[in-house]
Amino acid sequence: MKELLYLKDEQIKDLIEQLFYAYRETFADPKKILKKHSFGIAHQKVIHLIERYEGITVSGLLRKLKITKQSLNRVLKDLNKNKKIITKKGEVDSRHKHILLNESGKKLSNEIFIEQKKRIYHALKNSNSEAVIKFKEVLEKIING
Amino acid sequence: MKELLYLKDEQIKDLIEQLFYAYRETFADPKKILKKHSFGIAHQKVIHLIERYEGITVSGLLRKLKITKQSLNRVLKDLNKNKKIITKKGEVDSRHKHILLNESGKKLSNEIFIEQKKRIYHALKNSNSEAVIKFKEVLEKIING
DNA sequence: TATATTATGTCAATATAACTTACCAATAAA
DNA sequence: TTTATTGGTAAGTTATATTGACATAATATA
Repeated sequence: MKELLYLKDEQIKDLIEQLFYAYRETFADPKKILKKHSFGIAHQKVIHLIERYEGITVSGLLRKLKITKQSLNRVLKDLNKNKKIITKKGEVDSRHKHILLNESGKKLSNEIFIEQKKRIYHALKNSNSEAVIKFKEVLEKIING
Repeated sequence: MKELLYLKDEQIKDLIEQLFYAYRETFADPKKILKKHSFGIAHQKVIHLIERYEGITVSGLLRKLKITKQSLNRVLKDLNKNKKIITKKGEVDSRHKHILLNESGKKLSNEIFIEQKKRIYHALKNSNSEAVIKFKEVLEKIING
């Protein structure tokens, strides 16, 4: 490895640490809202994914979350019990169960997002479009190894 | 809020999601090494902080980790039992307990870092110094709200 | 000096989110 | 028809964190 000045170990350690803080703070913001519904961060993540990928299947969620289906099932049961989601049997493949937010779920999803949005928006509002794109690119590269 | 094109809700939701994936993957990389010592992600974070902030106190760790001292104490006990850390009473304020890695702890810390470094280094090696600085700046802004 | 605050440690109980192992049924694909 | 996929579930366990209470020692402050 050619040692680049700006990629010294200390810089990388800094980034690892900041990645942790940024993740933690961003996902802590909607805590109060979630607590009102007796939901936690696990529910938050599932709600986020169902909102973004409407009709996502159980196995689709498992692939994105990288948790076991037993673990996911607990969350889905809670969301069901509290009437936040509806499910639809797959038309092409009836083994698939597609999951969607109902009106109550969409409302909650939006409340959660408003809290999370503040932090990100504030961090990026003074950046130009190029910087934002660059930021996303780096994140993607980190994710994809 | 003036609506900037590149800061549409969908973009922000994307970023939130990617922040989660990037954090998860980065902190999952050293799993095998940690498991060899029966350590988990909590130990990993504490080791990271003790390495970076040599002589950090218990309350210093608490402030950075934002967990309870009962929770931190479990981790510190494990690290102590496995002879990875040493502690020194504060010279100025003897209530303070300064924590440091011993040789074995430093070795482990380095093994962990090597695993985490790969991902970050690979993601950034084709970026220029300006992009890396920008990336850090945005992370900092996210952290500091 | 007397009192308050800080730093650390500990006990006990609980909560959250995840795990392992195992098994089952329905459906689809090879 | 065999095999793989999708989803569900039962039972027990682990990892990480919480709340609340209490204790000790040391420092800071009135």
